Amino acid sequence: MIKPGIPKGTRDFGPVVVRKRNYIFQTIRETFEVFGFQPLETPAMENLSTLTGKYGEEGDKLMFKVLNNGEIYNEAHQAKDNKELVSAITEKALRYDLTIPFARYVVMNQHELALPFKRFQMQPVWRADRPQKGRYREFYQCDADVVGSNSLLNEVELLLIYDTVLTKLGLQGYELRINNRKILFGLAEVIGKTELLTDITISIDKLDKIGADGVRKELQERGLTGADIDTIEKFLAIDGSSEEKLAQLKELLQSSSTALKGIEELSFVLNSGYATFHTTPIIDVTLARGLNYYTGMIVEVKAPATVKMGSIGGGGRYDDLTGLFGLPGISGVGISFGVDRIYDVLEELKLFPQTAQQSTKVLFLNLGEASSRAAFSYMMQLRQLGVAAELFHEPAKMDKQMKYADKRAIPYVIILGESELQDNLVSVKNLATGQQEKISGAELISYAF
RNA sequence: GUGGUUGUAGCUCAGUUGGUUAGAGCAUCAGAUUGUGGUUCUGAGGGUCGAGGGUUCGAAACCCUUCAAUCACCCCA
Repeated sequence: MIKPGIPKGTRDFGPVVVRKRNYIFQTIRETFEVFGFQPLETPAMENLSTLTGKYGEEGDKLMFKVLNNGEIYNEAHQAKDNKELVSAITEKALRYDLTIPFARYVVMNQHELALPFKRFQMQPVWRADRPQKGRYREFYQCDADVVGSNSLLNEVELLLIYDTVLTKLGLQGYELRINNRKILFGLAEVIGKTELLTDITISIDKLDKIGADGVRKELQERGLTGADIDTIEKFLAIDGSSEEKLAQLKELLQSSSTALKGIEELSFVLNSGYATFHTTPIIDVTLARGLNYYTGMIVEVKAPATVKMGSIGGGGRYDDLTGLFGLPGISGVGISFGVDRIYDVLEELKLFPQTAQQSTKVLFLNLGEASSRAAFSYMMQLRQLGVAAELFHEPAKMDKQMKYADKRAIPYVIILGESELQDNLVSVKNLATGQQEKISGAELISYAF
């Protein structure tokens, strides 16, 4: 006998959990749809060449590769090192995110697509990471992206999507943090070390985790001089209202035209006058985000501080994503929801509504042949009206059947016993209130369950 | 990839410097209750103490190995 189990970092979702997850998916999908985005699905596997090199060195390591079928033994033995081995025996990999497959799709279908193309996609992605709290090896992303438009109005709309969805889900106290890669690039430019852009951003991104001293130490290790670090610390010290932050940025980075462009973009997104938010986006100059392809606005959604979950979503603008696949000059901007983390947050804050947890509304008790025949007929009528109903599978003691309804959280039980059958009535019991009433068959059909 | 913590009933966990037959709560099943659940009472079933090896008269406990879970770092949703 083999011991049943599932791979590390993957999960089964039972009925109750699936319902709650669907509630999140539905909320996100509805919002994407009303904002004018169109659905897209891509395969679980992509060609390895499509994915490698797009997520940095770390990303390549965390990619799940799919072993080729057939005779690979000889090929494997010709490989001289690990890298050759991988390319000899694998040519496919599981999807690592939804953005790169989307870019691939856009390039492949560029002639059929009406630009700007707005698509949403809700599918699982896989990462060979070591699992921990809020981190899984298989998890869902819900992405909305616009390609083929440089308008900053897209940024505004995408922020509004975050605002709309999270408000609908009843979440409060989250933060919508935005920044602009051009500003970070400008900082590196002012220091005169654009080649260290990634090192700088990775370090300052950790400010709230390791503190100012920690950042200073790490910057030193990454090859920044004392003068460089002074400039960076001035940058990190930027504080105040959005207007004040923008003014300070302008002052500090005035010698970089790229930075000024980024500041202007950030300013537009915040002050366009097009939108009002439930939760106002805030400028976070330390926000860097991992994926290297971002070039403009970047955004990250931080879960309410009380739940210690970190990021529940993120996104940004990437000017030349499709260029990697031979279609240069097309700009994209997108956002992503991390459904699995949002689930954990809603669960912890007890924000799932009752309606997200209900399945069958009505259970007909099975009290013998005559009872079950009458019940079955009523049940089918209710089902035709869209009321989820079921009949207990076999005659059993009432006690047992009531317990079943209780455990399944079925709100109504219908009793068709001898006396009901005799009077041509049915007894409807509301399990939440304990109240019970006898009504006619016609009344049952129009009953407000 | 690096480091820490934890593995005892379906679940959450007790278990004395190593000492007789390994316990509790919850859950399950049966009964109290032959037309009424969620409360209560009574009873029952359920364990290779993660696995393998070692120390010992004796191991759930101590040592080694291994597997798994979990948390943190790196990185990320």
